[in-house]
Order: sequence, then structure tokens, then C-alpha cells
Amino acid sequence: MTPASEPRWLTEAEQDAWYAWRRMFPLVNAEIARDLGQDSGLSEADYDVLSVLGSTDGHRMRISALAELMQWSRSRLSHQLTRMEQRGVVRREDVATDGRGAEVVLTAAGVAAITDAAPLHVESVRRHLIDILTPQQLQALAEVGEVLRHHLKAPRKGRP
Amino acid sequence: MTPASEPRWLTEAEQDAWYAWRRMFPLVNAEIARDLGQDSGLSEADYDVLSVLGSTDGHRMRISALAELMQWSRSRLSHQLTRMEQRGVVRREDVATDGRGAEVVLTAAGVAAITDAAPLHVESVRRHLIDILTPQQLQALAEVGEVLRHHLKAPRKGRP
DNA sequence: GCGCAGTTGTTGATGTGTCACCTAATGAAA
DNA sequence: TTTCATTAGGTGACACATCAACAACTGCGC
Repeated sequence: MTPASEPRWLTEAEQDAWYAWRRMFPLVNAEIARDLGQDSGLSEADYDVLSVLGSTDGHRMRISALAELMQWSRSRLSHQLTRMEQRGVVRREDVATDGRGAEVVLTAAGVAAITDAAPLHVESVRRHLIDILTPQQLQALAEVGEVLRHHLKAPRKGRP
Repeated sequence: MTPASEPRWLTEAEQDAWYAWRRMFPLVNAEIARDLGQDSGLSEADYDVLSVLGSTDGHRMRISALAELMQWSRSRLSHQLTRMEQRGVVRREDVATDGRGAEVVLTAAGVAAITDAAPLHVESVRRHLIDILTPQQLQALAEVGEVLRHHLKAPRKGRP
């Protein structure tokens, strides 16, 4: 087989972007996750599930649909729902039209949890991210996210 | 106690930035981590430790210094080093000047692992992030990282 | 020297994500 | 109807991160 050619190492500017990328996300998210735990006793995973369910009508959703919407594996969601079910914030229900399927439903406690948590969480996100950046910087983030998401769906070329 | 005032919900533009933030990082990093595992049999944590040690002279470092440099807890690093030591890529050594202390040293296998992995990893990072974005977007990322990192060290104001 | 607070590094328990594998049900083809 | 590939969802083993607790050692004040 042919020997690998010398790789294109990162330039100074590229390294800056790469290190920023690697560092900023875990740091900021850790702050937000810490707030969420202290303020509301929820993990980020808890919050994400609750907030999606909270914005559906009937506060319910087919499990596989929820997994796809959140871009989670079914396995991960199943484990997460088991934990949340034990804590009483969601409930599983069989669905009549498909014997294999199941739905998740928010319990009253679940509705209360997300209703209480949401305002505090928004403030936390503002404090640690949104209010720190300029509108231009926020727009740049959204733009980068758009480009990357688009590229994931349709990669320009496969592995060399 | 006083009732909480209505929170400042996110505007459309702010939501775009927030969703981009939440989604792009895990997705892109999962791609890069997957490449790393397939190409080199390493986790991201493995790679980070190996690459830091590989760029020190003597291929060795005091454990607490390594933890601080990587912004890891000592506990996390200790567990990680135990796993890596079992796989033979690093070795722990007592340090003479301080009976409490210890150093990590790359083994020959460790040097080979990082030497082999680095070029493939750079290509992967280019493929999934760097080469997709324009120089302006890369600079924006670096700038945002800088602002956020600076803010973490000196928050403008405490919790209201 | 003696006592003691602080540091270094490790360990075990717990919670979570991933992977491979499993069962049950579906729907379509033979 | 019988077969069979596919789909929905769950389970158990493992890898990893975090937390609290711990032992060993240091270096300072006395």
C-alpha cells in the first residue's frame, strides 16, 4: 500500500478556532448544567426531554419520534425514560394502533417541573452565553451551525 | 417571598444561536470521535492525554500539572491513566523530590500510538470542521471562544 | 522535634451513554 | 396462512465522568 503523504497540519488561525471549539463548549455547558441542577434538580437530559414533551399537545409523543427529534439513540432514550419514570415525571403508555409502539406522557409532576425550570434556565443561558455575545457573534454562531448541519446531511466527499 | 418577574425569553435570533450551539458541537464531535476510534483505536480522552505528553520533552509530566493543563479533575485523570496504563501506552513513576507526587511517562507504544494517530486526526478535524468553514467563520469561532473564556474567569455580575 | 493544615494522588459508589443483542409485533410476499 | 425481513422498544455489560472519602506526604508554626 502507498505511504501516507504528509498531512496538512493546522495553521495558526485554524488552531485558534479548533482550540476555541474544543474548550468553549464544555466549559459553558458545565456552567449551565450546574445551574440547572442547583435551581431545578434536573440534568440537561431531563430538561431536554421535558421541554420537548411540554411543547407538544397532549404532552405526549411516540417514543421513536421523540428519539428522532432529539437525535438520540432509542437505547439512550429508553434508559433516560426509565429513570424519569421512576422519579414520576413521565409515564409510558401502550399505543392502540401499533402493538409494538409506546408513548411517553408528562405527568402532572412533569408539567410542574418544566414549568418551574424554564424561566430559570433561560436566565442561566442568557447569563452564560447569550448576553455575553454581540448580535453579530450570535449570528455567526447560528450561521456556523447551519453550515455544519447542512454538511452532515450531505458530505461533499467520502474518506480519501 | 416575591414572585419571579417574567423572564426575558429568547428572541428568534437568539434561539437560532442557542440551538446551533446545542446541536453542532455534539454532532461534529461525534463524527471526529468515531473517526478516531476507527482509525486509531483511541478515544478523544486518550488522544488528548497522548498528544499533550507527546509534546513535552522527555515525554513525561507531573500528574497534577497535566490535570491542570487539561482542565481535568485529578480524579478523572487518575482513572484515565489507570486505563491507559493497563493498555501499556503510559507508565506511572514516582518522583524523587516529592514523596506524594508521581509522573506519567509515554511508553514506546504510547509514542507510536500518538505518532500514528496525529495525521489521521488532523485530516478528520479538517474534514468535519475546519475545511467546511470560511476563514471568517473560523475567526468568529476563535473570537467567541476568547470572549467566553474571558468571561468565565471574571464574570460581570453574580446571580441576581 | 511535634503537631497540623494543606497538597498529591487514588479509590469506590453512583449516574449516565454506547453497544450488541433480544423479544414482540407488523406487514408483505409466497 | 405461513414465512420472513423489518421495526419498536427494552436490557445488560461495559466505558467513562463525578463526587466524596481516603492515605500518604509535605512544610510550616511552635
